[in-house]
Amino acid sequence: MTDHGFDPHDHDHCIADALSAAEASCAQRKLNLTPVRRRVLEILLQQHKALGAYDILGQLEAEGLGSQPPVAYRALDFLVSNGFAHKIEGLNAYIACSHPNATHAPAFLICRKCGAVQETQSEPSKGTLGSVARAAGFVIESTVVEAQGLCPACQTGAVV
Amino acid sequence: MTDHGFDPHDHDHCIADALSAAEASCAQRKLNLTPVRRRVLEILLQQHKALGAYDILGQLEAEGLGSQPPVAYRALDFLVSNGFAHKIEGLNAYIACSHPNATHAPAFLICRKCGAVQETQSEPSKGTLGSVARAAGFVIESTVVEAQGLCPACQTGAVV
DNA sequence: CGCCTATCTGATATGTTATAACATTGCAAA
DNA sequence: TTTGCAATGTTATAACATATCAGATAGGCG
Repeated sequence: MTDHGFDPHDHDHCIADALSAAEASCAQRKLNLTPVRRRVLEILLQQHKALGAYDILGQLEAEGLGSQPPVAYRALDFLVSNGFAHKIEGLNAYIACSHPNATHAPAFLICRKCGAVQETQSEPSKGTLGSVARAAGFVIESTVVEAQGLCPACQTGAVV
Repeated sequence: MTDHGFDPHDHDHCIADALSAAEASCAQRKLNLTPVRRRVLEILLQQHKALGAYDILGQLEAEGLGSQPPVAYRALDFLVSNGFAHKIEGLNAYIACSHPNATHAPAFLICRKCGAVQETQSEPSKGTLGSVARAAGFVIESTVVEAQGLCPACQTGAVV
């Protein structure tokens, strides 16, 4: 699996891969991928887009898996804490991780028109930010790197 | 004025400078720095920290400048749109701009302990993100770059 | 087996952040 | 003077997130 948020691809395969990878990872790390957690990951994997917690909750509710906000937030918390999903701060929304297992300093390209998101890796310690931090004596613990713009498909004519 | 979010400095001077710079800039660009807008900028300038919209609203209310959310959000919107302030997405909070006039691709170092924020400039087109975007055919319009961690003053012993 | 403990889930309520929608004011140009 | 426009006022609600406490379930261990 490579970066392909904006490209057509075999998405079912993509989902199945990610799910089994998550299962394996949980087994190995003695994490409990409960039905709700697993289902939330699956919902997130359905698309290369970010979903709001209440979108997810809506789906869970329709399936009888819980109807109150904490149900969704707990599952998201588990997935984010353990690297299976990320929060997109600029959207207050969540997305499945495209690089499980990778050491995590994710960065995102977010299309403002169609909402597609492509995940990539950033290198916090390199680049301007790292230098400034070092110069200031600031210790970076985590980073938020998100770019908004237009994906290839949405650039044709579309200024809106 | 240079980067100095984490250093002691003549803060009154810092505020006065920024305010008059904003006034000049508004005059030149035919922007209307109304009392509410000016006051919100002033409130933000009081500290090198990010403030929530409702913190600001509380102050406005105490001063008789408005009491409903849109009052604060409109003023913040004006300030952010015109480059006098920034939103810190990771905190859902707002901060005065430290580099008015500069072409804006701001980046932030945010201390998770004391809340101090230092603004610097990022270079979106350079670095990993830029390359990935170019390779994917993605057009970047704006970026969110924020690092969370510990400022020099908060590193002593403090793991919490 | 039976109990303890940790973890997860259920449920209610509430807190926090942000915007929609519509009405009004005040000033300035036509 | 009327028309237009930018800014405000006002009400209500949407959207996002967490605190808290009670109940269920599963493994470890006597």
